[in-house]
Amino acid sequence: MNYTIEEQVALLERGSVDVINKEDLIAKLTKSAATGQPLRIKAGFDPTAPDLHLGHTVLIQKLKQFQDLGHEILFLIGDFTGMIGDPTGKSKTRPPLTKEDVARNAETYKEQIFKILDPEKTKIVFNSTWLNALTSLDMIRLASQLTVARMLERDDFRKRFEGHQPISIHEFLYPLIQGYDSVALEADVELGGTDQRFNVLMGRDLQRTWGQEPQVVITLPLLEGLDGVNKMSKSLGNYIGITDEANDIYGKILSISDALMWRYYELLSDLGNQEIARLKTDVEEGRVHPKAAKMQLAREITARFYDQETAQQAEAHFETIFKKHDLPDDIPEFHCSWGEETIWLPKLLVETGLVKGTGEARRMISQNAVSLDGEKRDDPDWQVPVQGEVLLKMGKRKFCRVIFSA
RNA sequence: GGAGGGGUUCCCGAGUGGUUAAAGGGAACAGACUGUAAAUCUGUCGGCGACGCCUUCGAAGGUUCGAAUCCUUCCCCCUCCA
Repeated sequence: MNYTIEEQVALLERGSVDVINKEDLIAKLTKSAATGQPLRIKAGFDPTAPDLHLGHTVLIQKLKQFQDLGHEILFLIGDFTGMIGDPTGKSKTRPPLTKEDVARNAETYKEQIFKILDPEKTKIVFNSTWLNALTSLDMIRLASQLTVARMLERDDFRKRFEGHQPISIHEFLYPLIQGYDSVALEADVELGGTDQRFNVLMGRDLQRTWGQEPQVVITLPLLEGLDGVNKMSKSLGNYIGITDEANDIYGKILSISDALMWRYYELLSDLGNQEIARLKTDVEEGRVHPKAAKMQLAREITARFYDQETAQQAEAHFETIFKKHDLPDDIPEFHCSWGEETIWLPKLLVETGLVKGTGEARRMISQNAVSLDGEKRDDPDWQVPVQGEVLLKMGKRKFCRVIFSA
């Protein structure tokens, strides 16, 4: 890892929306290199149940870049702030979490983030540690650091205020407390999503007040989901969960658009800037097929959450089904003992669980989506002879081997 | 405490007595095309062995030959004023 300061900055800047500010970052990196003292990199996370998807890992990847450059990662779990409820966006009041909830969620976090970060070099901290110690007086003094007018600079507050939407007082405390976390941790750098810009900037102000050198703020964009338009989110169903099966992770990445692939490279890949630039040029100039580039990405991401070998297997699996138009290895089997000579095809589809009801089955059949032993069947009234076994295929990727028994 | 707005099929959102299983869009699924791409085009999109039957429009009752549409009560959400 022998990057020049310039190269380090370029890497850390990659994919980010803001770096506030770059001069400070250069200064801090230079100083760190000179003294051998690692920088303290802070990133805060909700203590709510973490079911992380690739979108969340954008931030974690950036932490990893810092980590690989030798800096210290402070993975902050906002167990105290979680009780206030982040007003950012339109999140509603959350039910308070118990200690047990937080502890359990923290464990889940660890399991997931340590697939990316090195546990030896990552410090997990809870903000209740220092925030519980604050008295009411401390809290009010903290609140005095900021004016309402300043608070209303924040976009979502301003819009709500101007739009005559309610804003609760406690919502004003959230940015302050998040900023205070930076003071308590003496953070050199804080990472956050773009939606956190105001909050993370607050850290700089408060650190100045406490006589500390203000942290550098790096904001990262929300990763686009598989559709390439909306942000990746579970509720939109356009996500890749980091606990998804290897075959799914691989397959989903290969299904994204070519344009989106570069975005994913930028935000998710461990490759250096130059390597990505070279790959992109190769694709643009026809030396590398875009699909090959996408496969490389899919392998990298899959291997991150599993291992190299599993990623290879996922790729082989993928190729088997889709490229060679061959059958996958793991076709589910369905043992069927039907008391008659034949079975109505839609009925069979329902029995195997390939469809929810005969209505859907009829639809699939009439849409030419169903084949038996490789032969298309478009007659919804077809009676399947009950004997031996038959390979059922519906759509492109749903298979079932039906084994009839007396 | 007072005033107002709203709850429709997965989501958004039309529909204010009958031709409404309910417009339109999105999502999803299937087919064509391909690199399982993306984009595009086409079709489907409550359930049912199905040219008919059954269940849906916050909940429960009622009016009517007939209700998502009218009446009554209840539940829930939102905004404004205080």
